[in-house]
Amino acid sequence: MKQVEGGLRERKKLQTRAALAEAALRLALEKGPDNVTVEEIAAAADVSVRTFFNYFPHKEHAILGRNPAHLERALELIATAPAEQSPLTTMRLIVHDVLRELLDEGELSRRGELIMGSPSLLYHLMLSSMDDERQLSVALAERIGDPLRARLVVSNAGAACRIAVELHRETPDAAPADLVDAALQLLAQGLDPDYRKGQS
Amino acid sequence: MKQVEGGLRERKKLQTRAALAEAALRLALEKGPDNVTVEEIAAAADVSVRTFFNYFPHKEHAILGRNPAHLERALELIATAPAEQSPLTTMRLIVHDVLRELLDEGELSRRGELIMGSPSLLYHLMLSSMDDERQLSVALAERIGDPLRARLVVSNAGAACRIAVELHRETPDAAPADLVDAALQLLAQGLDPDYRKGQS
DNA sequence: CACAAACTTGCACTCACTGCAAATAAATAT
DNA sequence: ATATTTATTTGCAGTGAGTGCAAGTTTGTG
Repeated sequence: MKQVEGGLRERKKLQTRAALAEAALRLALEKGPDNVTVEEIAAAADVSVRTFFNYFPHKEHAILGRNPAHLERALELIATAPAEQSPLTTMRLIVHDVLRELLDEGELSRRGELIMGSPSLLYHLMLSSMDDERQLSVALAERIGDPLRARLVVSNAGAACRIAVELHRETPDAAPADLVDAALQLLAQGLDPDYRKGQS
Repeated sequence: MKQVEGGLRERKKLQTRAALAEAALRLALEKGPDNVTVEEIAAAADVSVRTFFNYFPHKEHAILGRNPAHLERALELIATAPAEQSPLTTMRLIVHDVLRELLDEGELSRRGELIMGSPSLLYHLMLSSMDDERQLSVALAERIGDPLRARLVVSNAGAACRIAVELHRETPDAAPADLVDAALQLLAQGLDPDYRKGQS
């Protein structure tokens, strides 16, 4: 019979993944992200280089430590949302869900600092989040039947999230969650009430 | 004496650069951007691989070929906009300005098509234009004195632009400019009127 | 215990990209 | 015109990312 969840294999995989991500982040913080090699990361996690690439497609993914579960939960949230829930509301739930976990891990600032300082990390973060956004857009478009609006909602929720984290770095007093809410509020009710198409 | 402009050396450099960019674009279109090697590009331009890297830091830069004038004009537009012009309106002018030139050059269908169709190129483009967005945000923030709103406006205008071009690829009937306007309209007047913070 | 499935690993390979030093071509001085 | 300085090209050697494959090892299952 297939073990429901707690098989040794599963646990070891999670463990290896965590060890690699942890080592990658630690080494990146110590030596700067561009001075870390996959060889070092693999060695620090006691696996072969090849195994590293079985877990992460790029070195940067390990440092970013992106959790695939987040995307899964997000898609789940979109799929199971009550019909009357407005799209931006769904996105807010998703963002808060992810944000809560990131804050719990307490690594948001450490990692964020690192990422913002490294073009290559930033690039890969965008790379992978764009892929996420694509999937979320598709899911949301199916639910609300308006591709343009779906993409805008997803894309702008993502932007709101990034900007909130960014502003939080500059003014740590403001909680990321509150900044996100402020941004979403702006988006929901109109970013620019005075906007007129014909205006010059 | 130093030649003012038309030295043989200068001309040859421009020529080599152009030949490399041209070859890169052509080969990328022919074989798909990910199936082109620097070796091929260099061979097509009749220079060594090493010389390629004297001109472009990455393979992608040769394919992308960005125009620095666009950013300059955008900053100019923000700085000289009449005080009563709403921020999103300014962004609309900027987007249309760039879009017009891209359409004129026929780049949107050649280079643009390629870029939008290739995740790797798209993200390289985003990476290199991220600095642009930062500068635009700063300029706009100074003008309207609201950093959060400024960043959201810039960031979302950028997203609207990308999404419009993307949708245009899927349904060529719709003009990019019109799609941009539709997206901005949504943003301006509220992406999600039913959004409520406390709602679940 | 035996067998199947999943995971790890080493190996050989391609490709991007860099530093260095030698060769070559162009600009300038004599 | 020729020698000299200066910029550009190039080959070469090397690092490091990332992939495919086949063999070895570990874990789950009957």
